Amino acid sequence: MSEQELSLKLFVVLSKAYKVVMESAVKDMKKHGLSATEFSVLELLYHKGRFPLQQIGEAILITSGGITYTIDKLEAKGYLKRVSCEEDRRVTYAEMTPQGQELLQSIFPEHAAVIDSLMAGVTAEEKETAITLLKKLGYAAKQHKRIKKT
Amino acid sequence: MSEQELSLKLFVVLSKAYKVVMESAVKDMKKHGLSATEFSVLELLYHKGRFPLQQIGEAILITSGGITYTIDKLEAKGYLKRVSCEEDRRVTYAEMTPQGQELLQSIFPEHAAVIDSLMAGVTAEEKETAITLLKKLGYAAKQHKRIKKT
DNA sequence: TATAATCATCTCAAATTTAAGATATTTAAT
DNA sequence: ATTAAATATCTTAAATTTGAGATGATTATA
Repeated sequence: MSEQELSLKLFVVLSKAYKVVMESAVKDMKKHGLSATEFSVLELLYHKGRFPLQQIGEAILITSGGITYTIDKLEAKGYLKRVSCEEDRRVTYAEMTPQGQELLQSIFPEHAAVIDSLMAGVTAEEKETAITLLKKLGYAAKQHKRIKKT
Repeated sequence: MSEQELSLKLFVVLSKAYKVVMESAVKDMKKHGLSATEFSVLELLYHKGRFPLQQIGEAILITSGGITYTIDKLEAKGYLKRVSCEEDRRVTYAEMTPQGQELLQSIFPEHAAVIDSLMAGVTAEEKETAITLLKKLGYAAKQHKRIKKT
C-alpha cells in the first residue's frame, strides 16, 4: 500500500472506530439524560474544576455556539452555574454545583466500566500503543491546521 | 495506569484525534460543496458501484433518516439516482450518475492528498499499526453492542 | 393460505451543530 | 487618551442528525 493509501485507510478506520465506540458510549450517557457533549463538559469540570467557557470549547472541540447551547442546558438542569470572572470581565467560568458533583460521583464509575468493557478484546499494551499513535496523529493534524491558516 | 484508566484515556484520545482530523477533512469536502456524509456516500459508490440504501447506512454508520436525507441531497445535486431493485421490491439502490463519476474523478486525488498531508508526521509503520489497532477496537466495540442487544 | 415477524425505506418533529455576525471587554500601538 | 486589533460570549437562522413510528414488501411458520 502506498503512503497515501495508508493515510486514507487510517482515515476510514479512525472514523469507523470512533463512531462505533461512540454509539455505545452515548447510549450509556443517555441513560443519565446527558448528551455526549454535555457529558464531556461535566467530565472536564469534574476533573479540572471551574473552567472558562471558551477553554471548555477548546478542550472538547465544540464551536462557540455549541458552548452556549450546552452550558445553557446544563445550567437549566442544575448541574453547573455560570460565574463571571473578576479580573477579566469578558470571561465566564462554568462551575459545577453540588448536584453536578453528586451526579458525576454516582455515574462516573459505571461509565468508566462501560467504556472499559467496550474495549475488552484490546490488550493493555495495545491500548498504550494506540494512545501514543492517536496523540501523535491528533497533534500532526492540529499542526496542519495551524499551518494552513497562516 | 489501570486497565480502566487506559480505556478512558484511549476513549478521549480517539475522540480528539477524530475531531481534529475530521475538521480539516471536512473543510476540504466543503470546498466541493459536499458535507462529510455526502462525501462518504459518493466515495463508497465510487469504489463499490451501486449499493442498496440500507447497506450504505451500515457502511458509513448513519441512521435511516440520515440516509434518506443525504441521498435526497445528492440526487438533487445530480450526483446519483435511485434505482429500484427488481428482485426485491423493498430495496432501492443508489447509483452514481456520470456527473457523480466525473466529480469524484476530479476531486478524489486532491482529497487523498489533503488527508495524507494531514497525517504527515506519522510514519508508514505507525499508520499500519494504528490501522490494525483501530480495526481491532472497532471490531471489539461492535461485538459489545451485539452482545448487549441479546 | 393466513398470520406474524422481519426488513427497507420514508416521514416528521425535536434535538443538536454549524456559521456568521453582534456586543462588550481588553490589549497594543500610536 | 484614541484607535485598532484581538478576545470571550452570545444570538440567530440554517443545516444536519436523531428517534419514533408509518408504509409496503418479503419471509417464516402454523
